[in-house]
Amino acid sequence: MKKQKLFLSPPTLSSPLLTILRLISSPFTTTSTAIAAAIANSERSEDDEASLSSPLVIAENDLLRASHKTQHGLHVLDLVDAGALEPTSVIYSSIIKRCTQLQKLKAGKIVHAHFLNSRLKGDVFFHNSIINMYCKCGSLEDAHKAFDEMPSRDMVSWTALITGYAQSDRPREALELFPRMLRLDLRPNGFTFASLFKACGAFSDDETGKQIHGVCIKYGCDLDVYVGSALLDMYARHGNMNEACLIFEHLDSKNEVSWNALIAGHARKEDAETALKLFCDMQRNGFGATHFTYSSIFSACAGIGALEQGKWVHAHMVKSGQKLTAFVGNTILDMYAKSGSIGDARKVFDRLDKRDIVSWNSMLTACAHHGLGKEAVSIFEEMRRIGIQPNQITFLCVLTACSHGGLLREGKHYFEMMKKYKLEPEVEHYVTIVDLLGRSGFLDQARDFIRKMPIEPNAAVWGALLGACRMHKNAELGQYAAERVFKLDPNDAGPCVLLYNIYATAGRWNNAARVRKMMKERGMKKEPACSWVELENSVHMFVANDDSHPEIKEIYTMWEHINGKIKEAGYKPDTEYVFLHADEQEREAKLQYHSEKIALAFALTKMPRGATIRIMKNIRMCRDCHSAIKYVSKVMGREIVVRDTNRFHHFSNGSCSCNDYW
DNA sequence: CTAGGGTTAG
Repeated sequence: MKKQKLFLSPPTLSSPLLTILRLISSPFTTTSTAIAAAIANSERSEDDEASLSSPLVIAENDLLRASHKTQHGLHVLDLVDAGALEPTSVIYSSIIKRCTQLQKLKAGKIVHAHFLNSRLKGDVFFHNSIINMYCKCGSLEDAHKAFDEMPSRDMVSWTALITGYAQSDRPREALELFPRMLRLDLRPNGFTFASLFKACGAFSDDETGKQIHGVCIKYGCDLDVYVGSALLDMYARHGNMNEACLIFEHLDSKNEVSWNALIAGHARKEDAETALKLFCDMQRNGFGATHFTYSSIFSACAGIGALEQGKWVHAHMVKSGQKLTAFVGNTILDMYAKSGSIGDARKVFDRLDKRDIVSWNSMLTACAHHGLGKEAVSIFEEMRRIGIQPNQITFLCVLTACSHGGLLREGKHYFEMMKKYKLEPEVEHYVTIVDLLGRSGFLDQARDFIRKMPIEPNAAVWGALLGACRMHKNAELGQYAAERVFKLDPNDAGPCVLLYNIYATAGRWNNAARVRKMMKERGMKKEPACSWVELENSVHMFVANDDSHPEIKEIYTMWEHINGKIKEAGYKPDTEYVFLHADEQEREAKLQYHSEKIALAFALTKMPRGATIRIMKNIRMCRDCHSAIKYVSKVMGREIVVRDTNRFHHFSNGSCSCNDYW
């Protein structure tokens, strides 16, 4: 055989890129086809480099002939170069397949280049696997180039590229290809549509998806499970659950994936009730819950803080013998943390065999939400000690934890530390520092910090300063910050309410009135406040001043009783923030029926003595409710946990875990 | 040779 010249420099010898041949003494009988098959069938391993070694059998003599010996073995292409193997398309094709499986872009490129330098032609199948290899290895640029340069393209070539863009979160480019493909009279199939719908799911609007849905029906592909799951997932992502359910009902056959897509859709909408119902239906229909199912369900429970239901599903999973992977474990951890059970969250974290970066970030977030600054710091230090690389989110979590825990020095220190990890702080990181300085009362420092920012401050940055101004009752700086927020984000009612409160507190009623007028003119509305509690596997929701609950009389009676008792104990209604220009009595009346108070009264009429009461709320708690609940925890001898949009408050014996700092 | 579903921040 004639020795060929390598057209690229051979791979680094210390790190063999492709199949490694192991030295064992048995006769050399391997034909190129057998080798190729062995390469393709060699087992996958979790360890990247080791997995490249394949159990090829080759005689010592032939290896010696093949001269490019390395510490670990030989590169199969070196064998080709050395003339020990006759290169065929089958060999190239098998190696490309292997590179695809192992996501080895560099190796794939070398093989591709090597092939192009050979005299072999390669059919459309081969070129399609090249496109696929580049797509799966994450280089869409190379994939597109190979697509452009191949001798001729069929429907699969187009589909492979569309799929590549769809899977790489580049939906525009995926969809652009579709009409071009149709113009060439190529018939799309289910593979094509599945990828197109995945791409459409990334858009905020429905239109393109609906149009392609029509085309799909025309080609008779819409009842296929793959296409159907992609379709229903797309509608679910656009929030159209009715259409998603309809498609699900009409599927020819259902499988785990279609069930999971539907459940995930409801979970995304925080509709834990429907998600849980489907979870049961799925199993009644003979489909076992998978890791996908469990993650969606836990995340739905986390969304509304449904601790009891989350616990039930956790038990279900343990009984079913499912292995606890990091992915699902992270969602369980998050579920416990967001349901107020920080202790259970920590237990799950400690029991995870393999933690990934999300596990660490989730645990840090849990600490941040519960005001456990010191714990967050120690977890972060543990992470560094054992050499886990923090990412941008990690820093955001630990900075937030410092901010909520009042750890000023540590927060500044970690912000500086980002550089050491070669992470550029993003605007969100600046927000946490403004928040940290502002909460600690260093308002001027916070303002100077914003001035010196190397990137343009956004509404969130000024919003953090505004929040701090409200906390520390600084009307001048508050007004300054608010003006900037209004410019950058004119439609958010939140900052207006903050500024109104600042003026109201300062007794500047004229200014306050102007803010109200502005809100009216712009048609801005406060989000209606609501609170909910979980009771025996169902969730009870309350809106302020709403008396639609069937037991509302008992609830109000209970609140009157509580109100009397806490007043005796020293509670004074804090009316200064009430969004109403009214006399004292009216203002007090308005406060009485804040939704968390109603929810608390309800829980007190229903929950057994000694049971912790957990209340969730869709906006931040007001100062008056915070003060009232502190008294309730003392007078009634109850542990009360309240989750607002910002964090958790654990009330016990008259005080709160946030130390009135939130 | 080409396809669908799940987690962390603000």
